[in-house]
Amino acid sequence: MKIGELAQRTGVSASTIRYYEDQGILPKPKRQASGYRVYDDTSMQKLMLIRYSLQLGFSLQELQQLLTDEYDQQALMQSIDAKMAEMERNIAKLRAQKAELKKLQQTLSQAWQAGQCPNIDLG
Amino acid sequence: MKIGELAQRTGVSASTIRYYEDQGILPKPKRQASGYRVYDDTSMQKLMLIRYSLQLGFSLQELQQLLTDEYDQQALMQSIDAKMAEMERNIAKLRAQKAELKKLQQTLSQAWQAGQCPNIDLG
DNA sequence: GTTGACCTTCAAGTAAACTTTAAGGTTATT
DNA sequence: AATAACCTTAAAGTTTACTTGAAGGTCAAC
Repeated sequence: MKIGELAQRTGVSASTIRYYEDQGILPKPKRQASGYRVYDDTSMQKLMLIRYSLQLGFSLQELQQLLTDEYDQQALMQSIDAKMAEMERNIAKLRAQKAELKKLQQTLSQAWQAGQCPNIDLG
Repeated sequence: MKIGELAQRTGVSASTIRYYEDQGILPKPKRQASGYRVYDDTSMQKLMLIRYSLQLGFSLQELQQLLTDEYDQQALMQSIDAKMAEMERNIAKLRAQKAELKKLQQTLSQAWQAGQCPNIDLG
């Protein structure tokens, strides 16, 4: 199939597919005599694995490393562990921010009820 | 005080302070005859409020809107609610991703123990 | 009176993951 | 043979929050 069909079947735009190829994340496909890229089902599976991994929270750079370094079971498990730990940190940060916001909201609310206009004016 | 001192006292670099000014987030300060920016304690408080808000998860763009629109209690409360809801969505997403990763890890682990080499090869 | 530290503006660079544009070649259909 | 739909490359634009660089002005000290 040509790039347009692969794009349509995967929901990944043709320019994004070319971009992945440029970045060395999707292997270079064969070409027709005309120069058109030709993909098969394996290409499609690889592309879908890339998208799945992105969805799981890996960056293209991380994928590139996982793909270029020869990695073994252990290395892969460690990468996944590291990613999960990173997510946990992000979750903790978001929770803390949200708690701070809640506090701020309550502080403001009380101040307003007390008729004060707390100093949050930047103008 | 001049920009360097403000920078040092707040831990915000001089170029970042100028950037906030360019973006219309920090008001334009007075100038010396020489053209040097002159700040006072109020400027410093405003700068620190900006950094606090960024830390709470607001973007510069959001701050700009909160600063330029005349906002009232209700509008501010709604902005905070919206931000908290956004954070909640992000937390949920991270949790889901993490759970997916855990599942993947277990699947891989089992496959390996069964002597299979699951197809996660992109090369 | 010059050295060094500090200030000015404007423009461009950075990271991430793409998208858009420009200019042009190919293929299928009419 | 012309038109549309599709493909090619290379380069530049997008977003966010800055940082860096270039070229030059100012100020305090020696």
